Amino acid sequence: MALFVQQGFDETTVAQIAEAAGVSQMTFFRYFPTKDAVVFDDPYDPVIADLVAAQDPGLPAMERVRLGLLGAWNSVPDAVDDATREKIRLIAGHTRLTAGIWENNRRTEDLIVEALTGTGVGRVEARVAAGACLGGLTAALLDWASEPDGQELRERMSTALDLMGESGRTARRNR
Amino acid sequence: MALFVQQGFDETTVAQIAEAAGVSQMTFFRYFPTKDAVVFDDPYDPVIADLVAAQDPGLPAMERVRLGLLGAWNSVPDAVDDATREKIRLIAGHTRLTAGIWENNRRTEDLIVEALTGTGVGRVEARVAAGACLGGLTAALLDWASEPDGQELRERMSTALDLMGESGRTARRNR
DNA sequence: GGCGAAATGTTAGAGACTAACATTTTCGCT
DNA sequence: AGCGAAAATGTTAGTCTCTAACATTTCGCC
Repeated sequence: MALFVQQGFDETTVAQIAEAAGVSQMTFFRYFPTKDAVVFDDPYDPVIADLVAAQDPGLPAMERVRLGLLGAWNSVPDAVDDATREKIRLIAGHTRLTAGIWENNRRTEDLIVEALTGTGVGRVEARVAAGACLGGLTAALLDWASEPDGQELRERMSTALDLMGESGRTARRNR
Repeated sequence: MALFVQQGFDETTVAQIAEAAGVSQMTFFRYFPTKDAVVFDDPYDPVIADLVAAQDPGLPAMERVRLGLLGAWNSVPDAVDDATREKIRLIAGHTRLTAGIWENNRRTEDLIVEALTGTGVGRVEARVAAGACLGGLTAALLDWASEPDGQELRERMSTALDLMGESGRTARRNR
């Protein structure tokens, strides 16, 4: 990560990383399947799925996902640490890495869909709800990384989820 | 594309593609920046931005994007042709290519954001609305490609956009 | 100390992509 | 037709990520 930040992601070769770590290139690839993988490691998925599943089944799918995600972000104890912040910024400034976020989101999406369909929601509806919420959330995350405005990340995530919901709809109604 | 479908994306080398096309490998890369680029070529973006900009500015951002996209899909004359269908299926069956969709979506997202902020919507709100709608739409597209249920693509896109809107919310309310 | 297993290393190679430079093809113009 | 400039294509050599096969070292445990 230090090398990436110093000289950029593309400009850093695996050989350099390996040398800095005092191991051979081969060893690097035994710990990280790809060079990209160094930057991606989120273990939050299961919490999210549980919280989505716990929402009132009477609500529309979109709303259940939204509230589940809101709960998940509020359950993250304190502010995001600097290392994470750096990672997100690195990703946001790199087109291919940004796209790579979606390889992670896909796993989250699948779990959410599973949680929803398990309680009677249709497959398509579940996919759309999960995709939309994750899409809005990711957009907010990337915006936060590239145009810092002092807002805390968790607060930003809340704002985003609100904007996708009823309150976001009514907020602008009488402008 | 024929080669990709026959033997898979990863299993097809650009040397093979070049040979099949009767050109050198170098020439291939002069026409396509990457091997992935063969699969990605959507020129629909400008239409979308225009239609989003044309929505009633009194509506919330999320709604304007939703309706704009709905209009865009309805303006695509007739059903998607087989070649496109094949491309989508190819992408949907390949993790890295699926993530690659978002390199395209990002461009679309930027245009939508531009259209919205140009009419007074806040930056974050615009990003979230665009990200959410594109997220839901893409999820529906990928689901359509991997689990065919006879529904036409355009119809599927309409369904998806409805689910993200007011109607999607009320539809399930009295179940 | 010694044995088996896990971790690490070496070497060779495939495949995507780039850069520099040479060659051919195309095309407007006389 | 024929000339010359510009565009398209080719050749070669190289970098970098990632893989496979196999050798070597290190470590925990008896």
